[in-house]
Amino acid sequence: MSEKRITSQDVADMAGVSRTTVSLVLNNVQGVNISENTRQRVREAAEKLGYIPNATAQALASRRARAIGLIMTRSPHHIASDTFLPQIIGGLLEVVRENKLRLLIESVKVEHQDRAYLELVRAKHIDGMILLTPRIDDTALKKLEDADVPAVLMGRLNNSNLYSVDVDNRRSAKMAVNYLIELGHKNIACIANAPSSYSAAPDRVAGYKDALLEAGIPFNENLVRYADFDPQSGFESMQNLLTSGVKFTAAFIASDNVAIGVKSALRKANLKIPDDISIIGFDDIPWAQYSDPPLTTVRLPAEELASEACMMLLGLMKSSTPDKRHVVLNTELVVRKSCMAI
Amino acid sequence: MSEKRITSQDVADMAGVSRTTVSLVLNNVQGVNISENTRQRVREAAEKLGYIPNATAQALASRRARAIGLIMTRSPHHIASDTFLPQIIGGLLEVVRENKLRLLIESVKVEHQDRAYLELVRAKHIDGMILLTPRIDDTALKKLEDADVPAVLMGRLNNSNLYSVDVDNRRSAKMAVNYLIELGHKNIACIANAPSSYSAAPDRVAGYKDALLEAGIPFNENLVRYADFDPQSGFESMQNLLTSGVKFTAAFIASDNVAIGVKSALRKANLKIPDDISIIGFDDIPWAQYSDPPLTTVRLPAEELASEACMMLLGLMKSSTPDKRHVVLNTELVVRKSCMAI
DNA sequence: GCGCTTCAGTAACGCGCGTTAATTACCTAC
DNA sequence: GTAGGTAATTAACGCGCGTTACTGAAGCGC
Repeated sequence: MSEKRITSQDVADMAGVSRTTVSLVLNNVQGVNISENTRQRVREAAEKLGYIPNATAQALASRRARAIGLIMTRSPHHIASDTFLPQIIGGLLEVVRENKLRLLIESVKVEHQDRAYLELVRAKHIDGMILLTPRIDDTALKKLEDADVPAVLMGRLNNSNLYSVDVDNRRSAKMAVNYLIELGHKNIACIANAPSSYSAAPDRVAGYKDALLEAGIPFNENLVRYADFDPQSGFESMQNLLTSGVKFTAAFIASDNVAIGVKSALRKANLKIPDDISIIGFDDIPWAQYSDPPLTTVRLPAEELASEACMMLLGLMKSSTPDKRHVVLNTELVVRKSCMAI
Repeated sequence: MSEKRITSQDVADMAGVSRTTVSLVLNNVQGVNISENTRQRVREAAEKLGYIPNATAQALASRRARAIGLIMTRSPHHIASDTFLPQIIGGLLEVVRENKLRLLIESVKVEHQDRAYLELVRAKHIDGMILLTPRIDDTALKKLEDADVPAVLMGRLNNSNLYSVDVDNRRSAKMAVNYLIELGHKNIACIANAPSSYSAAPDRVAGYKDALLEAGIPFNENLVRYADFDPQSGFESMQNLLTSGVKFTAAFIASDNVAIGVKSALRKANLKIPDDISIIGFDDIPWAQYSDPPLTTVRLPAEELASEACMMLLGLMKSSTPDKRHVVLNTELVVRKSCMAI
C-alpha cells in the first residue's frame, strides 16, 4: 500500500508551476493575475492526482481551524437523555456544511470549566463556539466575555452580555399558563424543566408566576417542583406533587421530555388527562403529537435556534458585528387535546 | 487586547532551555534523560505563562489529529429525529474524553459518499471514524476497506469486512417475536424500523421470519411494512396495515421511536393495547417504560455500543489489531405491559 | 530609447510544534 | 593520558500550506 500523500507540491510539479500558484488558484484568491490557461492546468493536475489539501496544514498556516465547537456542560447521562440534541445537531450541521466548516462536540466537566472554554479556542481547535444549556453559576462564562472569543449562547443569561439566541422563555411560559387560565383553571401546578441553576428553568417559572399574578391568582410555592431534564424526574416530581396533598386542576410542565414521566405518574394515580387534570408542555418534541391525548405544548424551534446561533457565530468569526446581540425566536402555542375547560 | 499567543518558545525562554527540552518534558517522552531539576523549571514556566500547546501545530508535526469522527449518512431531517443520537454521542464522549481526543460530527450526503469518507481522513482532520447507520448500497464502504483507514461500523453489513460493533439484530428480533408466539399469537404483523436499504431493517425482518417459520407459522408478506425511523412513518405504516384488511393480533415494531406513531394509529382505530392487540418494540428508548401501557421491548445497549465502537477504533488507531473483528453486544427482552396472552 | 505601468508568476518566510542526530560536559577504567 | 561511555541538552529539519514581497516580461506613450 504505497500511501504516497499528495501535496500541493505534486500538483505544482505536474502543472509545471510553483506551489504558490497552485495555492492561489485552488483557493480562488482575489486580486491576483493568473492566466486562465494556467488556472486550467492547475485544476486539471489537482483533479488527476486526486489532491486533497491537508486541512491541518491549512489551519496552521491560515490560523483558522475552519471548525466550530458545540460545548455542553452536562453530564454524559444528561447528554444521553437530551431529546433536543438531535435537532440541534441537525440544525448546526446544515449551516456548518454549507460553509464548509466542521463541527466539534465537546462536553466540559463542571470542574474544569474555567480553563476548558478558553483552551479550546486557544488551542486553535475551533474558531468559535456555541454554548448549550449554560448554568447560571457558570463563572467561566464571564471570562469568555472578556476574552474576545467568538461565542454564542443557546439560551440566555440575564447577567451575561454574550451573544445569544433563545426564545423568550418567560413570555412563552406565561402564554402557556395564560391558556390554562383562560380555560378556567385557578389551581395550576408547575414543574420546571431543570434545576434552577439552569437559566431556562427559573425563567419559565417566572412566566408561570406572571400569568398567575396578572390573573389575580395568588402564587403558591407548594405547587412548584423542579425536574431534571428526563422523564424519570418528571415522574417523581408529579408523584411528589400528588402525595403532597396540594390541589390542582392543571399543570404546566416546562419540558415535554419531563412530561413523558409526568403523564405516567398521573396514570398511576388514575387521573385522566384532560378530564381530571389538564397539562400543557413545552418544547413540542416529536412525541408530543402522538401522545395520548396529543399534548398541548409550546413549540420551541430547536433546529432554527441552532442554525440561527450558527449563522450568528459565523458572523462573529468574520468579525462583522451582528446587528443584534440577542436574537429571540418566536414560540407558538400548539393546542392539542391535553387541556380542558373547567 | 494584546493577544500575545504563548508558544513553547516562550516557555523555553523563561525556563532557560531549548524548545526541544520543553517539548520533551511536557510530552513526557520516554527514554530521554532530562534532570528532574530542569523538568521542574519547564513545568513551572509553562504553568506560570498559562501555556496551551497549539493543537494544530501538534497535529501537523506529529501527523495525528487526535480526533475521531462520527459519520452519518442520513439527511438532516432524520438526524434531527434520531432518538438514539444522544445516547451514542454520550457514549462516545465518555471514551473520547478519557483519551484526550476530540469528536467530530460529520453528515455525508449520499451523493458525495465515495469521496467524502476518504477525504475526511486524508485531509487529516480525523485519525479514524465511526460510521453510523450504514446503508447496504453504500459502495463507498468497500473503498474504505481497501484504503486501510481506521474505521468501525456501528451496525453490520454482511458483505463487508469492516470492523463492526452491533447487536445481533436477527436473533434479537426473533427473540421478540418468539415471545409473542409463546403468548399464543399466530397472526403477527411486522413494521421494520427503516427502509430495507439500511442493514438493520432486513435483519430484523429476517429474525421475524425465523421465529415464524420455526413455529410453523407461514410467512405472509402482507403483514410486513417498512417504516422510516420516525413516529410519523410508524403512524402511516400501522394505518396502512389496518386499512389493508389483514388480520393480526400482535405486531412487532422494530423501533420504539416508530412505535410512538404506531400506538397513536392504534388509538385512532380504537384498538386497545394489549387487549385488542399486543405490540412489542425494539430499542428501549427512555419513553418506552413511561408509555401507556409500558412498552415491552428489546433493549439495545446504545451507549455501550458507542463506547465499545470507540474503544475498538482507538485500538485500530494504535494499529494494534483488535482480537475480534465483529463485536456483538447482548440485547435483552424487557417485558412490560404491552403484550397479552391470547 | 526611456521610464512607467500592468501582467504572470515565484522565492522565501513563517505558522508552532515533534523529532533525530549531533554536541557538550563529565565520568570511569586502564 | 587517552579511549570510551553516559547523562543532559540542543541545532536543525520537516510537517504542508498561506502569503508577502519581489522579479521578469510585455505593453504603452512620448
